[in-house]
Amino acid sequence: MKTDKNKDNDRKKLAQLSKALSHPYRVQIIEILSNLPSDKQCMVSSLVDQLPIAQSTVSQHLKILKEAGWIKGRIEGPKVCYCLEKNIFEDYQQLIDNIQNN
Amino acid sequence: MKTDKNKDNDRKKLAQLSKALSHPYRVQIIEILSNLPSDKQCMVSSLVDQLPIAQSTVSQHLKILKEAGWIKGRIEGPKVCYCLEKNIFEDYQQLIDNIQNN
DNA sequence: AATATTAATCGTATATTGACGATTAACGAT
DNA sequence: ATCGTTAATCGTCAATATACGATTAATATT
Repeated sequence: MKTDKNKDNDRKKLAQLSKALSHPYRVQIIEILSNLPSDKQCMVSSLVDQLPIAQSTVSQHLKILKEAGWIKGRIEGPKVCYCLEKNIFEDYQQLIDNIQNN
Repeated sequence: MKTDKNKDNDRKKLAQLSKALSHPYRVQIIEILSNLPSDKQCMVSSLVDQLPIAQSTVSQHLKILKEAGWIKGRIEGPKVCYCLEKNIFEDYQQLIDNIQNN
């Protein structure tokens, strides 16, 4: 049985994840990361190459996705390699399912 | 096979639906509407009673949800009754599934 | 016709977002 | 130690979002 406070937290978390997904370029970043072959890199410069926006703007979008919990970054020398947070799609789906049945 | 333009549209649509879901009160509105017993009303004044914000602000949130495609309103005399757009959760899930497997 | 109820819209103020170029920081290679 | 590469952060500007009270519009009731 969930308390009102728990429900509030779930709503806030769902809103937060949704907000991170609320920009087409950020959707595209998630799309790119979730379709990476396991042997390829996902460094920022590669994302910058695939998006029609400045490097600083890509970094900004990555920060938003990271803070919301969609992705994480691993430092590799001077590069940073991003990948999806484990089970994040399942977690997101769970939050959506929860609001559908009280 | 999807064209780049189709993919762009899907990203835009997913971003749009996500943006509408990106505020806790709007999540709560969706939650209320999806948990309505079939015999109960869902008029705006009822939503206003359940949310700690002004009537005008509730209307604004409803407009955002309606324009994004989450809900629709039916006029009943001086009242307006809102409900979820049919299959919207399934549609949303479909868009998310699509970005997961190219 | 006058009044009450309901909900949308308007006007406004403040906060947040999204974009950019410039700068900084961290590391590798020379 | 210097230079080049990579990515984060800073500062800024314009646009959008969020909240409110006041007003308007539409209908029901008296």
